[in-house]
Amino acid sequence: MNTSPTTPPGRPAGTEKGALKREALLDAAESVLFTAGYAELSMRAVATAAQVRLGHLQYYFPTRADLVGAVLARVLSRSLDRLQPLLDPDTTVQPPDTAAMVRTLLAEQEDPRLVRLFTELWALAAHDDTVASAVRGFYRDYQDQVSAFVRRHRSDLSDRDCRSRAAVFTMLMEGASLFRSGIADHRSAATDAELLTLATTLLSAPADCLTEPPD
Amino acid sequence: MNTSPTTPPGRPAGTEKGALKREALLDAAESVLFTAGYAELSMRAVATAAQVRLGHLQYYFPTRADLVGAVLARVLSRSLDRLQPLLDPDTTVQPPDTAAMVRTLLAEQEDPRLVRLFTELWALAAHDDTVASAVRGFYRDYQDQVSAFVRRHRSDLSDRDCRSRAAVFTMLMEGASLFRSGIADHRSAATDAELLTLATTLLSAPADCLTEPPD
DNA sequence: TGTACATCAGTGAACGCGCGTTCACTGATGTAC
DNA sequence: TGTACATCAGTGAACGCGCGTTCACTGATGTAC
Repeated sequence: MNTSPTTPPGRPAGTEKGALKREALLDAAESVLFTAGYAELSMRAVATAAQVRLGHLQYYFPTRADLVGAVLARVLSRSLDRLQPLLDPDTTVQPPDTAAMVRTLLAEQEDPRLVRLFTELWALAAHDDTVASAVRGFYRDYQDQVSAFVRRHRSDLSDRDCRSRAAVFTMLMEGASLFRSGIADHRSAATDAELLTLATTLLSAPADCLTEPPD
Repeated sequence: MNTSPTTPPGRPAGTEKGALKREALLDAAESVLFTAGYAELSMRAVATAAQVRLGHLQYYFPTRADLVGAVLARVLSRSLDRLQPLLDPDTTVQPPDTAAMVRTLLAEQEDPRLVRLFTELWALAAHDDTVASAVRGFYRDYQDQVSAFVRRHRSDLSDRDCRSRAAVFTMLMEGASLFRSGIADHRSAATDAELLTLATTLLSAPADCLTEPPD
C-alpha cells in the first residue's frame, strides 16, 4: 500500500536506487509545497530544492502533473498508515481506551507539515478530479475505520449510528487540525481539553445520550 | 465594515459608478477563484470573465495582489455579516433557540461557493501573512460572538469555559462545512442530525456535562 | 575474464507561451468661471 | 449658455521573465555470450 507496485505517475523506480531517488525528489517537492504552496510549485523550484538538474527531475516525473500527483498520493497514503494502527484491533499499538486513542490522534496533528499539506489537498480537490477522488478514498477509509472502532466499543449502536458518529468525528478532527495548526488566534489547554472530551464522548457515549437535541 | 472608507487595495471607488464596477470586477474574480482556483487566477482570466480589457481591470486593481486581497477581504467580511445577525442579541433575526440557530448556521453552509472560497483562504493563509492575519481576525470575531452567545444562555459557565466551547464549536462547524461540501463521499440525513445534536449540546449543555471525559 | 550492447541515470540547450506589469494614449465626464 | 481645463474611465501595444515541455546527447551500470 505504501509504494504501489505499478509504477505510479513517474517513470522508473525499477531499481532500489531509483526508488530512493524518487522518494528524495518527492521529499523536495513536498517541502516546496509546504513552504510556498501549490501555485509556486514549479519543476525548477523542486529541482533546485532537491539539488538536481531540471532534466533529471523530469526523468523521474516527466510532467508537473505527475510530480504533484505523486506527492499528494504519498501524503494521503502516509496519513492512512499513521491512522491505521490506532484504530485497527489487530495491532499491539492500539491504545487501551478511547480517550487515549483520541489523545494520540490529536498528537499526530502537532505536525504542522501534514496539516498544511491537507489544506492544499482540500483546495486542490475542488479543482482537480483525480485529487478529489483520492481524497474521497482517503476519507472513506478513515471513516470506515472509525466506524468499526465505535461498533467494537458500543455494540448497542446501530450501524447507521456508528457511521454517523464516525462522520461527525472526522469533521471535528479535521476542523480541529485546521485551528490547532494556527489558522485562528491561539491554542489553549482548556480548549484542547474540551475538544478531547467532546471527541471521546462522540465515540463512546451510550445510544440515548447523543441521539436527540437536549435543548 | 462592508466597504472600508479608505480606498482598499484598488485605486478609484470615489464615485458610485466606480464602486459598482469595482464590485462587478470582484464578482468576476471570485468566480474565477471558485472555478479554477488561486493558481489559475490570472489578471487576463478575470478580465475575460468580467468582459473587460486587461488594462481596464488594472485601472481598478493595479496588481494581482491588490485584486486577490480585495476578493478575499470581501469574502471574509461578507461571511461575518451573515453570521452576525444569527449570534447578535440586538437583532430581530436571531432564532428562538440554540438548535434553531445551529440549523440556520448549517444552512448557510449549503452554499458551495462560500465553502470552496474558504478552502482557498486556508491554503493561502499558510503562505501569505496578510491573508493569514485577515483570517485570524475573522475567526477571532466569530469565536467572540459564539462565546458571548454561550455566556448569554449558560450563565453558570466560566468565561474560560465559554471560550473553549466557542473554539471547539467553530472547529466542528468548519470541519462540517468541509465535509458537507463534498470532500468526502456522501452526506446523509443521519449524519446531519448527529452533527446538529453535538453542536447544540456543545453550546447549551450544563457545566458538569462536558467538562470531563466520560470514558 | 573480456567484449559488445542495451538500458539506466543524468545533462543542457532551446522552444513557444502566458504571465504581471509599464506606459502612452483617447474619449467621456465633471467643474470653474 | 459657452469655453477651458482637470480628472475619470477605458484602450492597446509592448516589455522581460519564468514557466512546462521537447529533445538530442553523454556517461555509468548491468547483461549476454
